[in-house]
This record gives sequence, structure tokens and C-alpha cells, in this order.
Amino acid sequence: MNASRTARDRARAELTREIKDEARRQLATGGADGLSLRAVSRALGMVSSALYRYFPSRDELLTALIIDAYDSLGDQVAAADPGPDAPARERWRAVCAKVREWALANRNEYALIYGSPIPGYQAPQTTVQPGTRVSLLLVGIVLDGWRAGQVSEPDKAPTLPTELAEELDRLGKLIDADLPPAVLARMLIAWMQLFGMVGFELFGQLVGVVDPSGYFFGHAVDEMATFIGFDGTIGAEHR
Amino acid sequence: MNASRTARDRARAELTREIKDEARRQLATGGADGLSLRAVSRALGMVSSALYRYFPSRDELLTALIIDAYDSLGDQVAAADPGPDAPARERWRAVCAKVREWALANRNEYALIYGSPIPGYQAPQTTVQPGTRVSLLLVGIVLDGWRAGQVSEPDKAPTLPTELAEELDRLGKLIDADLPPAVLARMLIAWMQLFGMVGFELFGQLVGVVDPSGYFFGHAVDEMATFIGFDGTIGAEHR
DNA sequence: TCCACGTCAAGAGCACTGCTCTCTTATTTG
DNA sequence: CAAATAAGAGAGCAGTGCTCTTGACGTGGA
Repeated sequence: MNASRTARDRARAELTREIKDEARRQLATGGADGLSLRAVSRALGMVSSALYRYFPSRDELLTALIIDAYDSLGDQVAAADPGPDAPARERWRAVCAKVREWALANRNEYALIYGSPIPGYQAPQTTVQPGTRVSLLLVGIVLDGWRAGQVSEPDKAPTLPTELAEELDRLGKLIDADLPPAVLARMLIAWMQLFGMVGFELFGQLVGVVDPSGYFFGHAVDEMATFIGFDGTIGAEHR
Repeated sequence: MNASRTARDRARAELTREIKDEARRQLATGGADGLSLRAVSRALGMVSSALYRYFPSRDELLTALIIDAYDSLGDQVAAADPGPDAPARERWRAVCAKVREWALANRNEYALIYGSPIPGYQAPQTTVQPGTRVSLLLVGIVLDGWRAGQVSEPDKAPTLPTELAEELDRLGKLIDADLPPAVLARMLIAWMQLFGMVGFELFGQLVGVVDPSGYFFGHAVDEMATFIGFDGTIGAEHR
């Protein structure tokens, strides 16, 4: 982490960064399969084969970009969370809004991690951990709210099929979220709603439906928060 | 539509179909950017340049496949709808289930129409009408249910920001759906939840979360139906 | 200090892609 | 039957990911 020892090491680290930066730039204009190693190397004034010293294949470069994207999203979203002292509903709102904001500002990186998978590309195990950060933050907010009495179980708790109850139980233990299965289920539903909505907006499925989508987004997030069981009211502020 | 006049016309129609079939086959194994005109022509025993007599560009072929996919999904979903005489909630369930079923059976075609847009590809206007069929069917079900008194406004109707209320009003008039804005909004939320959920399952975001996803899916659809305002109870049958 | 080793850039080359052009053959139409 | 039209074949262009070989250079050990 500190200043690398040899000059070679430092040059290597720097070039690796530059390659990723340029690749990201190309990603922004051409999308995932518009990313060309030759074009990257050309932009960097080097020959294409030299690039293979840094990334053994196009897929490896993509993997690096995917991890960076997950990290960037995770960092920004975590930074947008006002923290456990704030009302849970406000935290939920802030985090959801940041997800959308990040997605709109980094469309192609969003497509890279939440869009259709690149055919032939198998995401290595190293990408799954960074990919869970946002989801874990979301359940963390629900969990904090639940413990603080700011999230309550739905009045008419729906009966879950036993298989689902077991699945949710297993999941709850896995992520250490001691929530009633019905609440956990609703949280997952809201999670999918959030990313479905962001994806629809980004991928043009909303043009002419709710367009611009800002007000709808805010409202939907609020509705889903109520759906999960957050206390507080809908419609406080919409941006 | 009847037997085309000349032999040439018939041959052309047949070859056009064969090209699309082979392209679809390649789509299934390689995804959108695994679709190669040369490979298609090779599989059909013709030279690549000849293919351009049928589709002037790769994008045109893609467009044809996209429209076919929308049509296929639209047809199957419409066929799965038990019709206006059935309880609205049952119709909703059946249609949602069919969307998922079709998506699972036609992963790459689903990715083609609901996944991240192909960079550099601009979907022509001809694709938008077939793309609306499923959504229109869904609001149709809500509308029928509303008229039949099987869908009711939420007890504590959330207040919508005026801008959103106007947007929804405009949309309601556009698609001729005379629904309260709050109900229309919830329908849209559920719509996004549905496709978000299907997308997550298809694109591997659910592995290790709710996996297998069948029970969760059924439950979520039911929850969202209740959320919209459908009468009837949750948990009748899950597949 | 010197030098062998490991690292790196460069370039040529392979097999592939979408697409365009020309040329020839087959079919339809007046 | 002849002219017009449509279709297929093939070469070629510029681009792609990736591999291999060649030559230059910085670095750690003797």
C-alpha cells in the first residue's frame, strides 16, 4: 500500500491504473462490448500486445472494471447513508436515491454490473463480495429500524409457504439479520423493485410512461418503505 | 399473406425465416454480441455477402429478432390470461407467472428486449409498439378489476406530489386507463418489481439469496397484487 | 562493478468480425 | 424472346482478441 519499492513496480501500478481509466472512458461511450483492448492501448500510445502484460485477457480487464464499479457504487451509497442515528426511513430514502443517482451518472458501469451478463464471460468469485454491499446496507437499515422499533411487521402478516419461510430463515441466519420472514421477504421485494425501476429508467423502458422519472422514483421508494413497514409518512420531500 | 406469387418470393420468405431461426439459435448460445452474420450464413451454407440481400445490416437482423421476441412474449402472455371473466387477482398471477416462465425459457431473447441496451444500437420506432403489449395487458387487468370492484384504492391513500399526479393523469388518458393516480402508480411499481425480479433471477443476482426462486416469485407477485389493491387473499397456491 | 535474469514494449501474424464492391448466374416481367 | 431485376459468389477493407518471437532495459546478486 505504501510507496512501492522499485521504480518498475511504481510504473506498473500507474500504468495499470491508466489502463483502467482509459477502459472506463471507452466503456462510457461504447458499452461493454465496445471496449477494445487495441483502442485502449492506442489511446495510451502503446502497442496492443504490451497491454497483455497488465491484463492477461479482455475478461480480466472487465473483471477489474466490474469490481471497481461495485466498489464505487458501494462507497458512494455508504457515504450517502446518514447513519444509524438518523430515522430509518430517511436512511432508506437516501440510499435508494444514491443508487439511482450513481446509476444515472455511470450508466455503462451500471449496465456492467446489473445489466444482462456478458455472454461467455463468467464472473469470478472475487466479484460477488463487492456485489453484496448495497444489498447488505439495505437490510442493515431495515434491521436497525426493526431493532429501534421504527419498522414493524405488517398488520395482516401474509402467510408464507413453508418452503419460502425456510429459505428466508436460512438467508436471515446467513446474513445475520434477525427479522421476521415476512419483513425480510418484503425487504427483498423492495430491493428488486428498486433495481427494476432504476434499470427500466436507464434502459429506456420508461420513456413516455413516467418521464421524467424523478418524482415517480421518490414516490415509489417511499411507498416501498411503507410496504416494508417503516414508520413515518409518505410524501415528506421529493426531489 | 397467402402464397406469394413468384417462386422467388416464396424462396425469399422462407430464407428470411431460416436466417432468423438460425440467428435465434446463435443468440441462445452466444447472446446478442455472439450473433455473427458470417456464422449464420455459414450455417445456412451461403456466403456472408448474400445474407445482406435479406438484412441490410446486423442491426436490422437484431431489430427483427427483437420484434419477434416481443411478439412471442406478448402472444404467450396473452394466451396465459384466463380472460376478463376470471377473478382479477388470478389473471394477474397467471400473467406474471407466464412472464417469468417465458423469460426462463428464452433467456437471451429476454436479455435482448429487457436487458442492457446494445451499445450503438438504436431501437427503431417499430419496436416500441410490440414492446408495450405486456404492460398494457397488466394495466388492462387492473382496470377490469377496478371496474368490477375487485380492485380498490389503498385505505391510507398516499399523497402524490402534484407533478407526479399530473404525469400519471397524462399517462392514464394516453392509455385510456381511468384509474385513480395512486392505483396507477402502484401498478407501475408492481410492474417494475416484476421485471426487476425476473431480471435478477435471470442475471444471477439471486443466487444464494432466494434460490430456487419459484416460491419467492409466487409470493412476491401475490404481495404486489395486494399492494395494488386486488381483493382476495395471499398464499392460495404457490407453484 | 558487471552481468545474468526477469520484465517489458514492439511487431508480425492468425482467425475472426461487419460490411462493400464487382462479377456472374438465375428468374421474372414486358 | 429479350430486357430488367434479383440473387449468389468472391475478393477485399478495416477492425477485433490473442499469441509468439525479438530486442531493449532496469534490477538484484556475485
